[in-house]
Amino acid sequence: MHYWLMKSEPGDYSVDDLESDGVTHWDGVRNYQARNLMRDEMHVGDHVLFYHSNAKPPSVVGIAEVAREAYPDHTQFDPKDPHFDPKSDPDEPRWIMVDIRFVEKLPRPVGLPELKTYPELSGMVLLNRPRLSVQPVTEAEFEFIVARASDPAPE
DNA sequence: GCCAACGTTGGC
DNA sequence: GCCAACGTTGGC
Repeated sequence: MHYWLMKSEPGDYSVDDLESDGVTHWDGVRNYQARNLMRDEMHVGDHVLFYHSNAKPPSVVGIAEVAREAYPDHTQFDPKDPHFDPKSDPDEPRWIMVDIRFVEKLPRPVGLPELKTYPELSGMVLLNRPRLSVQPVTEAEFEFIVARASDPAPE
């Protein structure tokens, strides 16, 4: 069992969108490191923290789970799609995606400024490695954040 | 809207 | 294979 954090801009695709869709394919990842993590490490049933980037404040807002393991991301072959990749060979697709299933919204969003205040999270990839849209979290980090979401919001 | 971090591209 | 130019992410 692995744990993950996946970023999405809420204007693009929010946790509410995921809730109404139930399951969605996580297309558009065009970063090799993120791709390799999804392709090699992500398994059905893995738990995912759903994170709103470019929000005020950026926040962990929900929980999802991996519903399907890596398969080709069809948007790479669509010239009209913003994620079109003319160099990707259909016989050997360069980019893959996974399916994510909605589990729950957190009782309250846990914002980035708050996350930074917890020594327990000082090693989080989120706080140390900018610009990685799919990233691993430890089980302890996952459980800690979910527990904080049941606490009252700090001042 | 700005810009720092950093990944990718392509000329050489 | 180096590295400058360029593009993107994402916090602020």
